[in-house]
Amino acid sequence: MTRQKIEIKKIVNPSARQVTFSKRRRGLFKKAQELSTLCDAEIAVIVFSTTGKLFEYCNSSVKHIIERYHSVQSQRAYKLSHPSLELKLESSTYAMLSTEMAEKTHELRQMKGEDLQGLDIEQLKQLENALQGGLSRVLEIKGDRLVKEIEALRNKGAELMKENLRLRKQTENKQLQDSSSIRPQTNVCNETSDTSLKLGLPFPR
Amino acid sequence: MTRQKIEIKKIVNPSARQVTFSKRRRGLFKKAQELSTLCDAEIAVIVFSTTGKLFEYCNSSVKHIIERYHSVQSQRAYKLSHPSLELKLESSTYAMLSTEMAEKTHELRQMKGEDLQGLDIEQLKQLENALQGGLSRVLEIKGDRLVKEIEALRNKGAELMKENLRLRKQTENKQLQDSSSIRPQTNVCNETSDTSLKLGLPFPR
DNA sequence: AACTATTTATAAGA
DNA sequence: TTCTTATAAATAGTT
Repeated sequence: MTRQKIEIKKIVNPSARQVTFSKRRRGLFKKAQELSTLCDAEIAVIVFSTTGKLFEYCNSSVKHIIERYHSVQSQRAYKLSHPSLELKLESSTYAMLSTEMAEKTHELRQMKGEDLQGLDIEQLKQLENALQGGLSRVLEIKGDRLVKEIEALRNKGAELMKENLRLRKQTENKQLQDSSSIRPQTNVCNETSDTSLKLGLPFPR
Repeated sequence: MTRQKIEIKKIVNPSARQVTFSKRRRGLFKKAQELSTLCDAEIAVIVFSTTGKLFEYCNSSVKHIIERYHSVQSQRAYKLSHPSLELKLESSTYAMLSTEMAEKTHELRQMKGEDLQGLDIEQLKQLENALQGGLSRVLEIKGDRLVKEIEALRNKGAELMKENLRLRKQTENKQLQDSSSIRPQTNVCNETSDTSLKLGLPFPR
């Protein structure tokens, strides 16, 4: 692409081909690096030379990208509603996932108080700390939620009280207009809390 | 690289980043294509955008190249004296495992008090119950362990006491046999608790 | 998506 | 392989 424009077809001269291969491979990897940096993309470039030699560029890990690729492809396959497609995966990936799954499952079981017999006191302490931590966070969030709930109910109650009052006045007026008998209206509403308590729906959603 | 030179670092403006991503991705794939043609190389380029979308270039088949890549890598591993198992797995299994992993990870995070904002009160209650249950089991087991620990220490102490007593008697006997001067042996051992406290190693293993 | 001023990549030569 | 350099190609900013 300089000194002279070249046609894009296989270079016959092997040494010239080798030289071009080195130069352009570097260029390609550089472009890949720039793209990944500029656009925050995850990129893998895998190159096999004519001689079978492997060259690779990756901004993260080729293995990771291949896994991600497989994951996307398997999901695509799944979406094409072909659960019986025979896409293959390397066993190491499966083994790794299985191991992680087993670990997570075990950790979960232990956090739920199962499979504890093998632990020593130090490990039990750590588990206790994790649980205490989790529990206090949960209680905190739950407290927030309850407070909000109560507030909402109070507001609703207050509104209903207001509405109630308005309606009562309306009724009184009407009765006065209609004149005839005058009965004093008592025991219509006692307290705010009373109204709130009748609202039902303690925890929406 | 024109109009104005740019620095190779993440483009902050998202739309500008998207435009550059498209342009340069094309450029990268073109370069890859040229290299593969000119030098008769086998090339795969796998790109994940920030948004997780997959783009790929390959002069043959990505699958084939990945297999070739794995084969080379496993040969490398083999050279490091690791017999390479080439067991394969159906993709659906992998997808399933991935999903399960994600779920378990999330559940664990929530048990540790993270990612709680999306939960409603009922869910928080359930989480709290799980944590309380786990915690009480942990405390129970921990209690057992501590009791056993104490028992073990007591036993050890008692044994040492016995041994101590035996040795003292032996010494007394020897001294009596050696006759000569008779000094009363006092303050050799006061109490059981004393011995226990000197045992060290509060929690073995 | 198209244009274009520049920068970057690189073919050929050393 | 590396350096040089003339030129082709890619592309940042603009429209």
